[in-house]
Amino acid sequence: MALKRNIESIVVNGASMFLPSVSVDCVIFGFHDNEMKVLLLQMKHTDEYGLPGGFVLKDEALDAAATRVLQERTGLTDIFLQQFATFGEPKRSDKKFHLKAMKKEGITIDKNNWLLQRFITVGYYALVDFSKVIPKIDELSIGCSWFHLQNVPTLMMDHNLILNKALETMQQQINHQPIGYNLLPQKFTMPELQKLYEAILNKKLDRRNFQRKILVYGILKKLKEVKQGVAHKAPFLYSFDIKKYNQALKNGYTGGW
Amino acid sequence: MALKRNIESIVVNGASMFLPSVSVDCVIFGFHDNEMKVLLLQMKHTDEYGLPGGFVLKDEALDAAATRVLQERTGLTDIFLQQFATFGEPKRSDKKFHLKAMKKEGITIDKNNWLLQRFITVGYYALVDFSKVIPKIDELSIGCSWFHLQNVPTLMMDHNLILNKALETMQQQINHQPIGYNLLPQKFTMPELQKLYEAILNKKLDRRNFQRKILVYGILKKLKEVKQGVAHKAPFLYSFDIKKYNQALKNGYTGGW
DNA sequence: ACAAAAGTGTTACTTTTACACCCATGA
DNA sequence: TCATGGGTGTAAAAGTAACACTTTTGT
Repeated sequence: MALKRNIESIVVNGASMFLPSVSVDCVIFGFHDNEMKVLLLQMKHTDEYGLPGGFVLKDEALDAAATRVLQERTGLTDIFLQQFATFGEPKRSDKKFHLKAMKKEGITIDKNNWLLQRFITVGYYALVDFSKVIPKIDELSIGCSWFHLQNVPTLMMDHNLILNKALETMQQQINHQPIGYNLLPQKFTMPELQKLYEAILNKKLDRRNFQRKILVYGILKKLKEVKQGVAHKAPFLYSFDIKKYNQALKNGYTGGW
Repeated sequence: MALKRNIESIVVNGASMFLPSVSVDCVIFGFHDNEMKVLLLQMKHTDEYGLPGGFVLKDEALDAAATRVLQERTGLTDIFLQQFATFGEPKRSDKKFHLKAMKKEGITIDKNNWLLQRFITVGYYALVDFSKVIPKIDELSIGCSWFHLQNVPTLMMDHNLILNKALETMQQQINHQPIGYNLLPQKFTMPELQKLYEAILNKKLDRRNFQRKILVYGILKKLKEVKQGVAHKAPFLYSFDIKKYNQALKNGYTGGW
């Protein structure tokens, strides 16, 4: 039972490997079928759903830990990752979950084991290219798959809260920063980009006004090609002007005082 | 030496009192003399300056820990506090500081003492009524006083980074949320409020446009009094319509998509 | 009487919203 | 040929920016 040994090793050696009390959780967003999706794990033993998360190595930056979690669950490196909040209610920790899980694994765990201590968690959200993701379960889960945002089940612990906060943050940031480079294929159409915005904001936008506004930002390059093999009139393809895109990412769009 | 014993007790008992690896730091803003000020500590032994901070009790929420730190340094309860970011570079921890300080205190500290471990810190910013604050030093500092924002010295560890991030966050939020209730006396004049905005944003605003815009938010009540004992024409006094103010705090002003 | 700060309104400009017709394509 | 979705412009409305004169008060 390699898996069991793996878990056992974490339970036993975790205290010496990881920064105590701290975890990271990742809200991984993807875009597919004109819908925003989020990547969730289904837990072994309890069957609850939850966000992909992990612990922080003793000498690892928080951002690096989140990047690692992301890499492990999606196979992707080099994605857009943003810290958005830290959750630290004492009651948010769920000792019962680990106790139950370990019992079912047949692993004895001491009451004072590091895993059963209180944890605070640093929330990150990630924007990834749905089509490039190969979801992978971790040791404690039996499923890792995409859920439509409107269709997210009840999650373990405070993960619904974390997910909602991530979504709110992204909805805010969309007003100050470009978005989409990490969510869309390299070439995309204006209607696709609009659908992305609509999915994130969960509301309809006017086609003409959307196009005008987004073009003014100056982050798009209109290509000379049109999308092939579509029904109806073929829409033009665009790509991001990555230089200006990154500039806008850094400086924001402004507005306000 | 009551003080030494106090510190010693923290060094010795901290591991059982506090959540390991986690601290909070508070960027405490006040407004005085038409300037934004920030409350800084000067450290004993090293003379470095730093942000007021503290550790999180084993069963204490992060927010509660920040509130406690604030209360201890300013005497104030019930202030505006906002979490803005969490800092977790491994190299941000400064073992030397504690080692040096404890040595000078004449306290022996073990290399594995909890204080010398790596810490991540959760940043909060607070907006307080300058005139109501009675700065109090803590066990490890010899000074606690206000600094003009344009005049902040080099701070210990990554505290300059934390301070700048707090300021940036506040400058962003001022566009979406009302501000001032916690920074101004109950009754204030329009020019005073404008000076506050100018101090936060670090730029001049047009008097007439400022007044119009802020009035449209509907969070101000114009009083029938004018400010007494001032040179020149007496300005009207205003106060916040606290109900609408809090509503705006919750819902934000919108703008954007 | 004058210097210094506060009160107040209008106009031009920019941004946002609402809205409709023609075009290309696959079925 | 028609149903569907994509391309495009304009006019009204709202919001923002620029700007100057009058009032009050203390000295």
